[in-house]
Amino acid sequence: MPWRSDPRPYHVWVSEIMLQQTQVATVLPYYRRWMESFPTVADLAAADESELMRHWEGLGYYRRVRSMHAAAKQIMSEHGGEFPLQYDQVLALPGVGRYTAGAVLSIAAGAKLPVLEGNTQRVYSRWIALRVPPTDRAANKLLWDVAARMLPRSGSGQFNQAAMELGALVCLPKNPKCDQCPVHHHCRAAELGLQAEIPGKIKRIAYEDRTEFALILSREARGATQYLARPLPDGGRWAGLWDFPRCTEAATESVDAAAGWLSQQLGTEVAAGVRLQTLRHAVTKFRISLHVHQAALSNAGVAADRTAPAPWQWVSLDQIRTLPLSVTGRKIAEFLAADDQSFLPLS
DNA sequence: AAGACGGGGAG
DNA sequence: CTCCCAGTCTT
Repeated sequence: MPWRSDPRPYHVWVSEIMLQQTQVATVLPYYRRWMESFPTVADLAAADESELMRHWEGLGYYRRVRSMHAAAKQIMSEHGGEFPLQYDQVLALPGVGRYTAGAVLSIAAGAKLPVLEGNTQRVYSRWIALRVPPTDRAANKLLWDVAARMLPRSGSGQFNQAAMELGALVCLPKNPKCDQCPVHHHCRAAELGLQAEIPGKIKRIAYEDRTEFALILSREARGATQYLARPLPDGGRWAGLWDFPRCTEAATESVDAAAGWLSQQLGTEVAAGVRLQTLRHAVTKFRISLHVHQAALSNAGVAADRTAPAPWQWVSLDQIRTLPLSVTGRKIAEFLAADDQSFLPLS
């Protein structure tokens, strides 16, 4: 892992934020690109948010990148641009919780601090044959305690990484490779033959099927086709990313309802047109069928000369493609780009 | 204590 | 399909 070769606090911090709820293999290309563009805390602090989001596009949990940006500014103003090495100060950085603070300081500074995340939760649950789900309040406290008592006199960073890697490669959620485990003789669950039952089931939020619509509005301006788009508002899904017109707040029953929603947004009547494509995707608890429709402003001649009401904007496809988009937004943009090339004469 | 927040890897 | 991922923050 690239952050292991030069484990400066900044490197480890960036890697740990990227690794939150994200597998190592997914993170690797993102980490490399990030370090090429933002090699220091100062570079990160000075960067445009949109540029950061563009680097994060596809990784998910976009609040992580905005928190990191804020944290970098905090490091510049409160710590003279030097990543803090005091636990309380690290924990005070936005987006840094107990896990990340412990990981950064143990790995980058040799601090004797425990970590507890998906892997070590499972490893230590089996280690002590913990029967209750690790997310249970008392169980979670106990596991943190085990993680702390496990730590060697020195080399906590290496130990923590080894414990996580044991979970990722050997002590698997299903069919753990106990025969290959270097410590299975000390494992209480293995001794009792309870590897399959531990850790206990974690309650999951039920999936919800949902239909949504994206409405593609275009106009000709300055010899190029422009599309209506907007940055998504703070606090919700994909905050800070750009999107084609789409109601992300609630399910939409029909394309006409979607057009009605957009009409309200714009203060101009919108008519839905033909379906261009349908994308299936899952986001948090929703499994979404996203129908992408052509749409038009009912009084296109008037509206075409006006600027769209904020936050909506008319943007050329080339511009859109430089902006940070959700994965579905990116798919729609690529679809339109291909469509643009093959059917240019039609519109 | 529970829910929101993304997207993909792996079986 | 389902489960899970080097979690954090807000109700």
